[in-house]
Parts: sequence; C-alpha cells; structure tokens
Amino acid sequence: MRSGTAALDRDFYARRTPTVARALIGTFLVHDTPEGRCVGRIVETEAYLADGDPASHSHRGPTPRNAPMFGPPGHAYVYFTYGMHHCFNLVTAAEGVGEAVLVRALEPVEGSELMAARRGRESERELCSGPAKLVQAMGIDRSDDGRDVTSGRLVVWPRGALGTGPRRPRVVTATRVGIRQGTELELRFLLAGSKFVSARP
DNA sequence: TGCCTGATTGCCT
DNA sequence: GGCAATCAGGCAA
Repeated sequence: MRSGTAALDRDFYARRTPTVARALIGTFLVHDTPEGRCVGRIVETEAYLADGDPASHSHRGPTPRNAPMFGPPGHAYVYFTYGMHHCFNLVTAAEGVGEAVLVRALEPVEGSELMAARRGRESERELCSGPAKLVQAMGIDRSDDGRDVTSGRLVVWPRGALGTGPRRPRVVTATRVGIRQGTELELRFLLAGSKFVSARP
C-alpha cells in the first residue's frame, strides 16, 4: 500500500463539523466489495449540527436510528428515508456530540461500470449525483451503518491520494437542499465548477 | 394506536 | 414541474 493511499484518520473527523464538511471536498470515498472496488471523488457535502439545527436528525436527542451520530467520529451513519432511499453520512466532532456530514454527490473515479450496473443507468453524471444515488452506486447499505471508516473495506482517502485532482480545490458554499427548517444556514459545500454535483446552488 | 412528514428519486405530463 | 412510492420517527389523542 502506497503511503498516499492511507485512509483519513480519526483526528480528521474529530473537528468542527463544517470544517470537516469543507475538508472532505476533493477527497475519495473508497468501497471494496466482492464485486470489485468503487472510488468516487467527493464533490458535495452538507453539515448537520447538534445545536440550533432543526434539520439535523440529532436535533431532538439520541434515538436508536441516529445513535451513530452520537458515537465516536470516523464512523458511518447510514439511514433510510422516504420509504425507499438510503443516505450516507460521516460522523464528526467529539463522541457524544450528535453531528455528521451528509455526502451528497461523487464524481466516479474507478469502478464506474460496476456503479452503472448497480444503478441501472449508463450516464456517468447520473451515477452518483445525489445522496441516495451514490449509496446505490457504491454498494453501500444499512449493514454499513456504524462502520469504522478509518480502516477496512469502506474508507476515505485524502486529496491527492490518486495523483489526480487539485490538492487545494476551490470550494463554494450554499444553503442546504431538501429540508424545510434551517434553510438559512450556509452548511452546504461544493467543488466549484463540478458537473457531478446534485443541484447547482 | 394512528396520522403526518421527510436530509429523494424517477417517471409522467 | 408535479407526483407517487413507501417506512421510520415524532407527536397528538
């Protein structure tokens, strides 16, 4: 294993959640399954906070569903919504603080044929341009809820790990989408100019 | 116990 | 641009 492909460690996630959400732009989500490896560059994220954020699942305190948000940072939080979709989050901040970053869009980097087969879609832009789309394309499911993402089959590689893409990408902020409360908060982060984001700000 | 809403997507018009 | 699909959590009764 090359030194450049070491996964982001727990200290990366144990910071202020908006800081982590911004720092995740340009990093690589990597999932190894028996069918093969899929890699996507993270191009869109949203931060969900513990205090003053009514859109956050953790807003009303811990439940069995949102428990991973309150666990140690560097773990996955996968939840089911709208009766048919899953969304993938990375748990941030200190243990006991219910915060996480929702990964909203990826740019396919490796394994796009496998992604297309899972998605039943050929268009590269349609593979990962939405939180539920990328979960399906990457082969993530509820068994990954709570998984440690600092090592193992599901990890995040730092910017520059593959020798492609800018190490200091231009990141723009915007208000979050798909929520009714907390819409005034600028907690959405996007890779400037990327055509793989879910919706233009 | 039961009704309502939602961090979405894809198909239909 | 509208709307159905379909389930877990929250809240009212």
